[in-house]
Amino acid sequence: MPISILCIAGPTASGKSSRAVEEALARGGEVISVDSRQVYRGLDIGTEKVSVEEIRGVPHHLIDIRDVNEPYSAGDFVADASRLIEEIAGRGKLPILVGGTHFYFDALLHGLPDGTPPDQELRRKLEALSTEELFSRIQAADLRRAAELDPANRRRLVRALEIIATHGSVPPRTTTWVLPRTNYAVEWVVIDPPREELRAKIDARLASALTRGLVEEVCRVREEVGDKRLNELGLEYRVVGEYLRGERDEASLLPALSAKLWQYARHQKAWLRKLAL
RNA sequence: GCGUCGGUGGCAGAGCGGUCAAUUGCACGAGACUGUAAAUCUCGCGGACAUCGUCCUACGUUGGUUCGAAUCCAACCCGGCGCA
Repeated sequence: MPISILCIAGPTASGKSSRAVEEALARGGEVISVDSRQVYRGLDIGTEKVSVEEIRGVPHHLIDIRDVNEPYSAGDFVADASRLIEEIAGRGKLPILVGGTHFYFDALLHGLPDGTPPDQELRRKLEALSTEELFSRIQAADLRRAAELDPANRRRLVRALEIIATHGSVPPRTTTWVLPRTNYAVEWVVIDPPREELRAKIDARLASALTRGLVEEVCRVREEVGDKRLNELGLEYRVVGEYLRGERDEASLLPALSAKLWQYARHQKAWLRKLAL
């Protein structure tokens, strides 16, 4: 008997969060955030976290569960989310997954190789190899996977070899060495506003973020974690960081953020075509 | 007004007689996506046509030199700087 879950997906600024609260209130649910950055404490304005007022008493999970310096990955999400889904369903409530990190949906619904967490030392060694060498090593171990991979995408190549190091090959997603092992009865809500409307929403929200103190927030986070980590925290933190370091002038800040957010939204829209099939 | 440097595709900025529809970056468009995912990677990006490819219109404007010009010359227009 699969557990029923509601999945709400859509590009940034499309109104996913408020829709989730509405659904939760109407159907008796709890919200699980599907967002790779809202897990971090202190990233509030830049990640557009929902406020206490917006939540309207609905429990929200997987927000503010990590310190900014701690890693969090798709594997952590699959483990956390599948646990929470069971707990929420056990309480007789509807688990509602909402968020913009569509890869996390993909990982939860289609699985990740079991027992293959990041191995920093191995990654360091592999990073030193040429792209051709990485690819030929994958070909030697797993022709099937090699055919799927982009031979130029080093990050994926390294990860494939990381999986190969423990499993010998990269498992197809239908096998049993893939997590999670639970199947869900998924109901999708896909929010995909028309182009011009979304663009306007993104810019309006960006303007609001700036007046709410986005730059100040990035400043605080930067002091805490340094420039290297700051760049890993997403486009707002990276772009505003460039400004704080004097690498870009104030006039270019807003146009750059707007353009990057739009690129991000387009990227998300590409996932929607794939996920909600 | 004189001198000087410059005006190139949406922007920035290469090219400086042919191999240039024009390097590159940004922006833009499309796509991939098996634990860094707001990451990483791929492709396209003057126009028209049926793939290689062909044909148009293009490098401020107008003329000129040349077999051939974004590239050389002249005048003009516009901009930066210097001197007045």
